[in-house]
Amino acid sequence: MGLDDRKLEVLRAIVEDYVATQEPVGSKALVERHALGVSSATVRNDMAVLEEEGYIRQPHTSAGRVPTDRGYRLFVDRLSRVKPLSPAERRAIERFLVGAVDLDDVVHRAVRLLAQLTRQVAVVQYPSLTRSAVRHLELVPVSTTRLLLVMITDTGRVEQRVVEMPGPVEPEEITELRRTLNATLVGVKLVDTPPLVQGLVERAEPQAKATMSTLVSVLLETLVERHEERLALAGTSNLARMGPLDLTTGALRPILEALEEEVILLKLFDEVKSGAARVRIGDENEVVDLRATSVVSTGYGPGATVVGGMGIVGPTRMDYPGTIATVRAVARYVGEMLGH
Amino acid sequence: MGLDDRKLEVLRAIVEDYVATQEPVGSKALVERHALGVSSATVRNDMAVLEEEGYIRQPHTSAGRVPTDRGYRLFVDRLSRVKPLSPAERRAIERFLVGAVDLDDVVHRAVRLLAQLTRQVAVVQYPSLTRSAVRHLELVPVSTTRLLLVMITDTGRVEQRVVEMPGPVEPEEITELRRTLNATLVGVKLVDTPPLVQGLVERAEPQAKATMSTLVSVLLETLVERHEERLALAGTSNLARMGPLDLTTGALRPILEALEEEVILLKLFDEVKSGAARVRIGDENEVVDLRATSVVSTGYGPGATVVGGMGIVGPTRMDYPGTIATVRAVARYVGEMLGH
DNA sequence: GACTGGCACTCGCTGACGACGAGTGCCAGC
DNA sequence: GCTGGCACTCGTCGTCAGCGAGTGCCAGTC
Repeated sequence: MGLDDRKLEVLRAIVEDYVATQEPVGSKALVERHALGVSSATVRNDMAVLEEEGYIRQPHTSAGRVPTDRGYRLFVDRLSRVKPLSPAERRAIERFLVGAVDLDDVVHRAVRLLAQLTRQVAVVQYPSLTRSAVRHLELVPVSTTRLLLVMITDTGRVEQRVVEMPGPVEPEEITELRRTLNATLVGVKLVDTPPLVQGLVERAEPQAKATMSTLVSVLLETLVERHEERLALAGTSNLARMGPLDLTTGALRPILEALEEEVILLKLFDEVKSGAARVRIGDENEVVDLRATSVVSTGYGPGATVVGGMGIVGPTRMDYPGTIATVRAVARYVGEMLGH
Repeated sequence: MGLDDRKLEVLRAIVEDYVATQEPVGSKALVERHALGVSSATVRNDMAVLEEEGYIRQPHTSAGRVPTDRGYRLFVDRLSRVKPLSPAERRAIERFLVGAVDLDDVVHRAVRLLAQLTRQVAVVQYPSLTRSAVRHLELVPVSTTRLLLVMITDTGRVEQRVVEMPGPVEPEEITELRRTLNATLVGVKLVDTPPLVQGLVERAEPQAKATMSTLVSVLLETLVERHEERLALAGTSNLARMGPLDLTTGALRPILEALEEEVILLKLFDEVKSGAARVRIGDENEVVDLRATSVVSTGYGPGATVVGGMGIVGPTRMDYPGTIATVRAVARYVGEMLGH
């Protein structure tokens, strides 16, 4: 595939114009708006090649060209430079995130900020349980046979579960349980807890074995099995801007549906193990319902560790350089905030 | 306004047909589908009157009639009988709600259930803080000068805040603070706490006054000022069904936007003080962006007390009897669950 | 007086048709 | 290898006529 520099330049011009105008772009308009130094006829020849290679296509015979998913991919990989954020944007991010009172607030602010800046649908995953450590465990009696188990992690997240005990539990017993649990688990990463927790039952006093074992099974559930993560979502209304084109086709439904399925959204962050931004364009998405969209995602966390993912979902026709820069910047700031 | 029985019957038929078909209904179709016992000409005369009174209108001259907001209001108030839920629906509700592990889960399940059954957008308010009582307060040291304050309410809700202390705090001091706080506040309704909390500072030992006062100010914030309530939302994708009519006009945007504003949604539950369902049709909504929709809302809670609201937002063209019945039923079941 | 059948009229919808124009592909020439 | 030119395609837009659902009104009937 002989794509010389000019052809690439033509592709870039097409992507940029199409993103800006949302209309198929023709050869004449291209040479007018960009200093390509050649005539429209030449551009047409280049376009024919680009189309043959699958980077652009015509919605109808004899109408302008539109980038394909493959075209966007090439654009993102080789043709776009990272667009640095304007100072105003940086300030906006800082001002918006500073003043968050707790973890919930940070996540909420981050997701709204992201939606606002990119004008797309934003998704932020709460700091993952499995990647953080236990800060404190608390047991609160609710009734004689019921305890409320509260776990606080070092990312500030709080999980609670009601535990139905096999029999009445004495206050001193609770104190003792609390002491043991905290002594064993505080400071331990959640991923590393299961073996320790198992050991608790074995080492328990005979008469406390039943109690401890009940507690432990719930604890395990909370710690590990229930890594059903939480998500925050914002900017859904931006979908309505996705272009009346797609809107009339009713293609909006499946996207909205996908956005409601937490399980689906979590998949977007499955592989974000680093702070590098990942871009999935159209067909590249594993989630079928999101094949009409592009997803820009990245991991975030204090320092170099990643405790969660965040990103945006938008039309394939999006301003990739700007969006990527924004997602990265917000992720970096949120990461800093988590490091207190 | 002389609306005799038959005219009311005609109105009901129009509402029912329009809701079912989503198309303006004409006089001929009406007499065919409903046993009105009169000719289409008579129905036309009745329609003319109904239109004059503002209950129905014609989208265009010489097209069928469509109910107005006023027409729906009359229908809801006087013409619709409550539609009892089918046993299948009852079972679905029970099965779906049973098995919820904690408060978060109950709310989540409830909102999804509601969205699914009504096929509209569902909103559930988390049990209000102000209307519940303190079950337990916990202080966890985070660093030498920072404490994590965790409050657990009797509805199972957990609130936490990091408190920046004026100086280092000793472990014994924390134990003492914890004891005092719990002794004073456990079992007290949140609304009644402020005076008690104030008293805490006054009665504190002189050397602990600074510490206590810092704690108290945060406590007050958490208890009262911050009654920014939380919400759960589901079924947004159902909006896409609101009819391609409204969809093409782009009227979807403002609705999606309104649904993203928690402040706006909370207004929907401002006045739900009882378990009775409230219906706001079109223009009756105070929220301007929701004037194109109808809102069915109700309060819920254990027994007769109301700790929160839930409801749905949908097109004015909705199945009111069915929707009202569903909302009420779900609210009742959730209320029961909260009573453990 | 209330209802009905009949009829003329309105008006949105659909499809056909032609003019227009943006955009293309191709070719001969520089 | 690039360019100007030209024929061609095809989607869009406006016009226009035909269709049909639905109405309002009126004279007639019970």
